[in-house]
Amino acid sequence: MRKYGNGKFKLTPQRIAILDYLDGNRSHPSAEDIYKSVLKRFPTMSFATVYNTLDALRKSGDILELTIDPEKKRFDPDTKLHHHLICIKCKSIVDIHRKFSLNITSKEVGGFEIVGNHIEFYGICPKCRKQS
Amino acid sequence: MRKYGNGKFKLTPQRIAILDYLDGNRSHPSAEDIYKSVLKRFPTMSFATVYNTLDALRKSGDILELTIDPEKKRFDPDTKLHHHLICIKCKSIVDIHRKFSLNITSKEVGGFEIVGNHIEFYGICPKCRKQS
DNA sequence: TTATCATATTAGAATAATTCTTGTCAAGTA
DNA sequence: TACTTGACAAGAATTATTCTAATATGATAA
Repeated sequence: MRKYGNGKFKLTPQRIAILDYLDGNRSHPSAEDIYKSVLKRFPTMSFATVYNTLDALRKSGDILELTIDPEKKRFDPDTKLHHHLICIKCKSIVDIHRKFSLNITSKEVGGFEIVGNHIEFYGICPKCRKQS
Repeated sequence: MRKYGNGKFKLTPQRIAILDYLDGNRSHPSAEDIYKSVLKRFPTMSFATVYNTLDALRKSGDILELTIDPEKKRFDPDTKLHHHLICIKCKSIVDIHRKFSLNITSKEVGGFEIVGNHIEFYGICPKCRKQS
């Protein structure tokens, strides 16, 4: 498993279970998804622990918090720069690992100091296309 | 004022007040922003009316619901294709009215039918740059 | 190994945004 | 005028998330 937490990140069984679930996970799970999954191994697991752990991981830069879904936050253990393709019907999300050149002029940014970008592609996934 | 609602959208005084507030508004207001503003003219205004009106306008395609802000939804009366530049400190949002060519191959989209895209540029706004 | 200490865990309460419910009201229409 | 439809308002309900306070535990140093 990949290394998480920079330095003072205490590895508890609960956290290991959360990390196990996140590691390599491409489903962009919500806090509830994570909670439900980890609950199987830790019946006493609390939502607070999930949120605390996710917050610690976010602060150490080990996961990203996605604001793509209006209903809830989703989390992504892939912190390499990438973009997302979102199904507007079932809200599934897939990664687009590619760079796009977005040349934006200093005039356009109006004094902002640009630090990053993120592209959301909207579409209808194969499964949902079949159903309609 | 611009025309809102496609057909059967009953123009009531409350709705007109909401539309007045939205019309040409570039601040990407939240439901609360709208509520607070309209409350001045309509002290009996209910949150439900704000949400109902916003929902009707969204369904008729007259406004966009932005999921940029993890705390709350924001609304944008500008439905022309455009992108956003977001200050990571104060969360202010400004529009980028320009097309970017995002050529994405059918292989990359894995069977998705693409219907649109949206670019979020992240940065630090002039005001926040001064403060730090 | 054991004692200590900072930090993690837990349950549940609190909060905040949003949605739902229900009764009332008003505009338009037969 | 009576009817119908949809809008309004108030507040309850819901959902995601954060906070609180008491307890437990992992990491470290003796």
